[in-house]
Amino acid sequence: MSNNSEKKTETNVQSPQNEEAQIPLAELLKIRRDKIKRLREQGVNPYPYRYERTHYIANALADFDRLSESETTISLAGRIMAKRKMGKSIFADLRDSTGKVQVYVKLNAVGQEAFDLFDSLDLGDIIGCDGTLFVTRMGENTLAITRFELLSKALHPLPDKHSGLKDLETRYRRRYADLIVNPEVREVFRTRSKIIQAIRDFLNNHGFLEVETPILQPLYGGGNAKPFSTHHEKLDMPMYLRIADELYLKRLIIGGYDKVWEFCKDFRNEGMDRLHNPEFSMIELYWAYADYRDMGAMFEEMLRKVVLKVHGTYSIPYGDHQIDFEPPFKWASMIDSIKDETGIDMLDMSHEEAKSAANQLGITDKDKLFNWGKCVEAVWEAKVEHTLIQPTFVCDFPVEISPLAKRHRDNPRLTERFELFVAAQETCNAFSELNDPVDQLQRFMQQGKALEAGDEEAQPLDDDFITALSYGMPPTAGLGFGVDRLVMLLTNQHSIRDVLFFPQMKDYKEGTIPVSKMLSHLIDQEDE
RNA sequence: GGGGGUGUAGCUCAGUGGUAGAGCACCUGCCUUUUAAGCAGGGUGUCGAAGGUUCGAUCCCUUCCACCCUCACCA
Repeated sequence: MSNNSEKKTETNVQSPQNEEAQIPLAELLKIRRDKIKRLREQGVNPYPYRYERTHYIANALADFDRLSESETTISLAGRIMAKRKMGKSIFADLRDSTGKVQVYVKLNAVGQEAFDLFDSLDLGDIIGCDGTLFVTRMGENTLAITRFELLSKALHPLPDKHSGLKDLETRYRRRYADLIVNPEVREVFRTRSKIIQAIRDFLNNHGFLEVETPILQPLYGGGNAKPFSTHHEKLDMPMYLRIADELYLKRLIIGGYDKVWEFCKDFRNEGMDRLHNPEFSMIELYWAYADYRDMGAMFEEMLRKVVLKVHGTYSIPYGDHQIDFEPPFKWASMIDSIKDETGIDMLDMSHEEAKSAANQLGITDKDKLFNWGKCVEAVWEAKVEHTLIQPTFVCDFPVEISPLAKRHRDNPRLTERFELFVAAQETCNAFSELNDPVDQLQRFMQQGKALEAGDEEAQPLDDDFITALSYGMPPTAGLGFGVDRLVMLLTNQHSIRDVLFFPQMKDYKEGTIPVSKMLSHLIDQEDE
């Protein structure tokens, strides 16, 4: 066994030159590497330091008539995305962060040396160019170059200029390449930024203080999830990456701030799929002296403003649906909406009655039916959830499934809690927060038992948090929502990976030779 | 974790039990307002990895890896 593998290694080691010489990418890299060497010999620095540009492309085009009539010399900088040579003149497409423009180089306008340099440029190279704007015979607004400069030589070829980069794995692993060639991807992330900015503006304008709390924590909590564990060397203690912000933000409410919020990067050591990345973003906010109804009204207003700011309309597409964010959103209690869908009123049922009601609807999984609240949830999920396409506040969840929410003031079986559903997906989770330290301690103890029993997602007892609560926390409404999921909804993206620049990927890829290895081999050859 | 699918050139994709194909990109020519520029020539490949079947495997079989979809749990 070990003999075999050693033999294989030997043969691999013996023929690396031959093997790599046969790799076409290495060949392409070598061609460009040779170009760089030639440039340096001519005294051209392929990686200079700065370029003084006068216009972004979009601005230059917006002011085209004036700039072209006055023959103003302007300076643009960007990446070459296409090149068309026509004998002694060359056209190229130059792109910067704002747009694209055609540039034009003519032999007798720039001289032989500069013309040859431009001729040798590759797609992907970054240049700066000075010139004047004019319209070609074919009617295209174009920059006639009077002078240009190579600003950065690209070694790696760009993906296909027409079909772009489609392979999902490559797009996620090499997001920069995806962004270079796929404009719609650039747009999704611009929208993401806009959404977050709109939320930040809204909260700051409503008197919420943006705060920061620890990501690296001695104890995790505020949700049910398995954490990432690490270790602090000097303190010699275990540490965790946070799974939620809740407990720290509540400490700030106790400390006397009335309205706080945080943009939180959270980490959960769980499975990954279309809706889950191990690292994700949440926004949590806490509002003292308010209850969950106040919070619902504010969240509705926030969403309304964000949608309008980002899309300019309340009606946006998502998958097969057209979602209308025109307020007011519908409120439907869990119990009532079950009644509406099935005719069954579960409010005053015993556990046994609820279970048989669920059974009659075809729900038999015992784990989902082990108390009244779970039965209500199971029936609701089976019969109601998928119908909630338009924005709907689902409220008043059973107490058994809402361990962090205050009991409902009108019915102790329920809690003051809501989730907003859009396109049958949960968009936020909010409650009138539990502020009775004894009640909180008891719920921690229950979680502790679950933890001991092997539930890796149960919350450990946080003594310090109980201490904090015992100083007295005002009545408070709290709300949290997944930023990535909201961005998915507002940009019509199917997967969380399409709204994260760098989604988590397994880092092993068999059979691929890294560019760095090809390059070091190239350098070795040059040294010989 | 269960089920289904994909993996061939830098990119997008065809294809076959018997020496591997196209378009774009790239290289060499020609062309001074082109524009998915055009014309002529050039293929640069561990057909995801490792085994197996076979005279012969990129193709068939097994295992593995990565990615996608889907179901169950979580935001």
